[in-house]
Amino acid sequence: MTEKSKKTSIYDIAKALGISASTVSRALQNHTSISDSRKELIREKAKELNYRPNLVAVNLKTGKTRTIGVLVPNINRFFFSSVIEGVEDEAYRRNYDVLICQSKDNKDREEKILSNLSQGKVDGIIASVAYPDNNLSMYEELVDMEIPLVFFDRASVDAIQVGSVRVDDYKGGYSAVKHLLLQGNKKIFHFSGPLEVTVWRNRYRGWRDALEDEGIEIQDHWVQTESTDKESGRKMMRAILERGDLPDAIFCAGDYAALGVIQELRENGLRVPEDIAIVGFANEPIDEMVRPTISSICQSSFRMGSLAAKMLFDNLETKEAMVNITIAPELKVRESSFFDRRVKK
Amino acid sequence: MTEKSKKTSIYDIAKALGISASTVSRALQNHTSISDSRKELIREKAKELNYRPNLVAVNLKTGKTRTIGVLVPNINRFFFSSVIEGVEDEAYRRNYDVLICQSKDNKDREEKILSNLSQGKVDGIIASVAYPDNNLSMYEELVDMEIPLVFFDRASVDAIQVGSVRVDDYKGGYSAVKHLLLQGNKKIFHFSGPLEVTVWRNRYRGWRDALEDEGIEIQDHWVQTESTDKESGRKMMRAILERGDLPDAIFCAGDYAALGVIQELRENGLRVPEDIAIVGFANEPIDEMVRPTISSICQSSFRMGSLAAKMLFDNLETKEAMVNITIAPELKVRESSFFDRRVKK
DNA sequence: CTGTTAGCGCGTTCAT
DNA sequence: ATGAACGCGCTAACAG
Repeated sequence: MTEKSKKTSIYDIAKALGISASTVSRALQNHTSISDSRKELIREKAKELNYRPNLVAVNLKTGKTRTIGVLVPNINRFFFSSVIEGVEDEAYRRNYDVLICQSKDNKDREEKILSNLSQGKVDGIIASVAYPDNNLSMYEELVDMEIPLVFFDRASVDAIQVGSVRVDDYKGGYSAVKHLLLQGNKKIFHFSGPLEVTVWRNRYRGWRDALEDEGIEIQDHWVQTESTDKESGRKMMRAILERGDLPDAIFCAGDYAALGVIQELRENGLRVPEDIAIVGFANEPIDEMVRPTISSICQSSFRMGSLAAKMLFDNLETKEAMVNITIAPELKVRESSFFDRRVKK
Repeated sequence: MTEKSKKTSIYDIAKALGISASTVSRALQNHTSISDSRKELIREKAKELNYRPNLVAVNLKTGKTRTIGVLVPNINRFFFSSVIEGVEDEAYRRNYDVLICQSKDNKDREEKILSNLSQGKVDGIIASVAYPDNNLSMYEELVDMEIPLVFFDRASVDAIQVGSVRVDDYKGGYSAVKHLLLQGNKKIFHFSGPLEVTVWRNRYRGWRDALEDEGIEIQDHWVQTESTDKESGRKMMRAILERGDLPDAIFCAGDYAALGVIQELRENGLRVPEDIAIVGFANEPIDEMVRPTISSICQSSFRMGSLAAKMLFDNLETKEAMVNITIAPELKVRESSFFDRRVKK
């Protein structure tokens, strides 16, 4: 019996039943035009022969893959994996598959990936642009090819006509600083990444405007834009410590950087938030563990993912228009984390 | 010019050049049998018409998709996203795409996903089995269908002939406890998840044997197997606190659970590790932030991912045999984290 | 209700 | 070196 048979196709089961392949195809798709008795017969035979539809053939025929591509800088970072979780959840619900790619914030790699993604394996793409995000020409090509595209988090969308889901970074920065001001802080520094990058620039503007609205004069060294990883956080803090001009508080545009800052401060005998308050743009887990004073949190990254996915799927299926969604950042305030409690003992 | 043209195919560029499609196909594949002049001509025309190969058609023709499926319980957990990062890196290097799926530790969902994955969209699968992992029949079907399969982390592999990459959980448990014993702890509890699950069972055995080798008599309530999420950690610790019989140390089989345990202890005025030492199977970030006394760490989860991917790709491309790799867990010892330092002030 | 036919876009003999 | 023809597995007219 084991005739070295490759794979059973609808043709095989048609032959076995002495009927045509199209009848089999229709039966398996539950067409109304097939009698129930035959449907049953065909399904049984299909099971017997252990038939598995070949989705690649279906894709080729229909021109749809029911697959979307997701491009992120790095899967491993909590923010992105949360977004992907949201995307995958929505995709699973609607019977789509998710192809995943990492740009590693490398423009060459990003380009190769986008080129690959434009070769028909996906129906649409959800992407967070690699840094620096000021040149979107590769994405414009996708738009020209009429591949539906949704940005999330990164990339200014003003220049390109696609969907997007983003946090209101300006507002986040502004309200974080406002909060610090209300607590009596005046000298509020800003740690961030390169200001060419849209998100950093917007958070920077929020910070700046909040201070200026208060009539506080900003000095150059108040702004450090090394990067937003933890090591950079330490570095930026170290630079300030060496300079000797300490702030009342710091608005830290990246969550991992905030960790580095805290660590550096503590190793130098400074307490957070007693000596220097920190506010960061934080994601949940870090937030929960070492939450500084408060965090203006990127409204559930999971939700960003499902929003982006919904938009893309709706566009794919009902040609619903792409839109630009801005999520207001939620300001979470915690007077102390369980770690802070230990200090007070 | 914008003739509402769908997509340019090799046929279009053949027609434009007055040659046959097969020549175009060969030229684009850089066949030696095509003169360089023609190749150049064809490539130019291809670029001019903005030709993009249709990978779906290639897949159908060749029977290979150059795509692998990765099934994990949840993308969002650091351990898994790290593994996926490793997989994706290796895949990118070798020009494969990665399809990603989450079982959410739900057997129904897992089954649907595996069924979907067996319909020709992927050449092979890397999976971490959903809990409980004691029934692998769905995976056996994949093996029957000759879809290459590699397990990582979860699932006992004794029963099924596939590749695997796993941490030596028994050894990890044993050496963690050994370490605690050397520090003078005797009464060492064990917090974990259901012992039907392979990894928990193995860590449990390591813990048990280490204690028995020392002649220490284990009591039932020393073992709590609620689950390994943070909330369960708190719950298990609370149960012990209510009972009033406190341990010298706890070997906590899950990293998130360890966090909950620490939190619960601290809220009850107990210090870690001064009053009760904790050892956990931890991943890096948690590790770094609240590392208890020591952690027996799952040797780079990133590396697990690339190992699994390499094995799969080698099998796919050169029919290299699948093997079972066991990684020895690395015992990282840290006397104190930067948070502990604050206590000592 | 069902069978026949024709592609989807490409790679690949088999001729030339 | 190149072209004609076939088929991967399936769906979708078009006929009956």
